[in-house]
Amino acid sequence: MGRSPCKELQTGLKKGPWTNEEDQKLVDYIQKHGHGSWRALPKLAGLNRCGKSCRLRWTNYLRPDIKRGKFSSEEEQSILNLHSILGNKWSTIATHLPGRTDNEIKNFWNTHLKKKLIQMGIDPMTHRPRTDVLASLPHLIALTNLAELINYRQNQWDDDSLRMQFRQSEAVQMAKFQNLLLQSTATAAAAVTTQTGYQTEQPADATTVNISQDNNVSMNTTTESRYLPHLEIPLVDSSKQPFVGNNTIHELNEYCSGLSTQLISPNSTQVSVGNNIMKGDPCFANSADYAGSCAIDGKDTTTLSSFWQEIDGDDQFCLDNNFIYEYEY
DNA sequence: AAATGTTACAACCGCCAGCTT
DNA sequence: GAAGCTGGCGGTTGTAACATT
Repeated sequence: MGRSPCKELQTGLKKGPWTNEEDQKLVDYIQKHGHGSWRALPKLAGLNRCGKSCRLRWTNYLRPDIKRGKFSSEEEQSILNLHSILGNKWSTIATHLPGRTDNEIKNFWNTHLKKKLIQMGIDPMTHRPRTDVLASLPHLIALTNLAELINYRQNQWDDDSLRMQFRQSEAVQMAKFQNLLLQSTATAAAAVTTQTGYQTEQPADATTVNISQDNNVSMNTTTESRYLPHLEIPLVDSSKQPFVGNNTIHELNEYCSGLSTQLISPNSTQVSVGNNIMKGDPCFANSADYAGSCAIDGKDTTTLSSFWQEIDGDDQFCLDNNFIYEYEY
């Protein structure tokens, strides 16, 4: 439906980076007249750009309330918490970070946070420990087979020079396996620790493979002083009773606020009201919305979203498998 | 010093929802 | 109800800056 976006681009309008002069024209116009219709704006402002390009430039870069510079650790933590709940809803996340644009947050996520989580063995999409550590199992099996093969061939070969040649090639293989093991063990260590809570600045165990002069292969586990990056991952609070059974919206809300940084992360929030499944964001909204609070990161006290207004405070709810259901009588 | 690789981020693209005609 | 328009969103790309070889 509708036309293709920014059709004007096909008619010789400028693309690419904005010049200072263009920026100034855009800012001057909007400060005087407001943006009004974005489509009409470029012509009125004397810009050879499409309206969409002007809107993006303004909202992502020129707007006066934009906070520039590096993200603080508080902002970083907020993004992590919010992403664990909302997923790639960058614009929604941006509403909780004053002065930050959705584009900026998205870029920061893709270039920093995503990699950081992967390094820690956390799946950036689910915010849970990665399960692909199991994928390294075949390598471990192959390693065992290789050790057996080495012993077998050692008995077979008497020719010293031939054995030397073999050792060299196998040493390369071993080094590769060792590298693989180090990676998978770090992943597993991160996975284990994150299941029990926050893991920050704690040493990760590492398994090493030793190849002795006579090709004996041994594995031992050492505690290496390799520290994981400082990062707090929101997880289910194991010390807290699971939020199950019938609960009023007030109880649910209280539960949420009690979680502080350890908020249970619903990957997808759905509210079942009668036969209608409503998708939404139960923990975030404007303060004018439902009068209950849901603390995120121990600081950000937000309220339940607008669609919760529809729900009576004494309605019965059940949180099951990260979905919130309302009971109907 | 030059070539090559990597990172960061601004900007673009395609799609969609909501509104109007 | 269909078609068109607009603004918004999320994914992707292009490129400048920086790091490494």
